[in-house]
Amino acid sequence: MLQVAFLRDHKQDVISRLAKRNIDAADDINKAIDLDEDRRTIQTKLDNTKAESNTLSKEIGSLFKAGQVQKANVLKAKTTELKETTKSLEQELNLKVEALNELLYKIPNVPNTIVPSGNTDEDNEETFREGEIPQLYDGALPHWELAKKYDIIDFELGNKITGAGFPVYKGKGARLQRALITYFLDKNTEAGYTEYQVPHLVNEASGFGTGQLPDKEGQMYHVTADNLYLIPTAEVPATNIFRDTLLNESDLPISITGYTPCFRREAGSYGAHVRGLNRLHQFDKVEILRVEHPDNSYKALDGMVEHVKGILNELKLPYRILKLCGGDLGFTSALTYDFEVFSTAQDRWLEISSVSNFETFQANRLKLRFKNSEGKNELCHTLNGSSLALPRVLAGILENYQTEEGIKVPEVLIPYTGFDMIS
RNA sequence: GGAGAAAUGGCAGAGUGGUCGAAUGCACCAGUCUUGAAAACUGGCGAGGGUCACACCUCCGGGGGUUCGAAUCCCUCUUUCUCCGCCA
Repeated sequence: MLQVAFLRDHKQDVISRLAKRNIDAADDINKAIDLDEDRRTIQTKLDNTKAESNTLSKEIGSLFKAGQVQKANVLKAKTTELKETTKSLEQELNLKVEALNELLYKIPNVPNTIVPSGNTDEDNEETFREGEIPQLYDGALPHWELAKKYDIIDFELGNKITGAGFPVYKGKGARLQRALITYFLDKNTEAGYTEYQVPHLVNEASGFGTGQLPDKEGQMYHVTADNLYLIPTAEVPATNIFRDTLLNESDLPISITGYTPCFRREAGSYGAHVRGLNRLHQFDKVEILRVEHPDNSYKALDGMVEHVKGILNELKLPYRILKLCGGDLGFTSALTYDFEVFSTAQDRWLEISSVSNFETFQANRLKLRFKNSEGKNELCHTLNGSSLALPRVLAGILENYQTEEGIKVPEVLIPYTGFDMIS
């Protein structure tokens, strides 16, 4: 969420930049500023009332000690009114705070100035392209056919055990996926990211901290008996490591990576585009996450993009990078680069990574701060990205590396798989 | 799952109704002494809101209550520890 003080000080700028998301936030922002004004007025009144009763209480205390019970009782009577005032002011204050928060939760992050305007994913700006699109043999298959042909992923079995969107990986398919996970984690730790293993279920406070709650609970599986949520991404537990944290400036930057399964309800989407591995209820992902000094976060974002590029270059997959336009930008992000791998057999681009700078948007909600050189507490910037989402990378490999003899294993993965061909 | 104990500043640890935002020790910062360091001594040292700066308000695991007044009493939740049970 944005800070009210920031809205107040940069109102016009915020409104015009939010317009890139095709939203007119002027009303909400004005309301928020007004509510904050009211809130502070009430707060001051409340503080003064409390100060008064504190003073009285102290006097009563010393009168009792001095044995002047009658005088004390006179003062006691006086406090009754103050108590009532306090109570009603508190109620008023709560109403204002709730109304203010409700508004602030609704306002998305302010896009960076370099975010292109646009409405849909068609308006995203391609900034980079690498890798050759392979010429496949006649009769090349989409990955769900390949999965069946070589018996490496069983979608029907998943249907039986759980339901649609929960595939079962078998034999070399399972091994290839595990190889990719290990390979990604190795690349990330080599680049200075510390590997973490985090819980796969989170509590309400964590879901709130990263913004899935209160509005997007439909995205997550909810374990009602214990009021826990299955994570939709490692971002949730990994970012909440830093909830309510005050860091030293010298602790920054923090770079962590972790592998987790991800669970998404993704209700109501079926069809060709979600076939096979394209869209699942459970999938694996390796995530990278950084906590940065505000002065350094965009440099860090570039570094993350370069890092993911390095991995895709090594895998020799054809990919492109898109700078997301305002209309396609995630709610919490200020700037996002998407990576897409070209799936030759499906003849389409598949999103495999999304790298974002959230600036202070998450940190504000998380209360993630550092003590700056002036000794003041300042919000950190948070960033994260996938490196990478497994199913679509797997799909890309199966489809782009297929030959008539079988599916070749990318060279960098052979040490991890122990085989060089799926046939 | 059952029984019991506990949760206080960076850490340790006092505090059971009123000058307690909280003793003391360690750690940390500054200074004195010293060629330098250590030791010793002196001073400072939690967080959030608010203010130009003060004042002032809030915070002793979370939430609620009793009271003129709560770290202290009551209710509730969470977590930790000990013992028993179960278990990869």
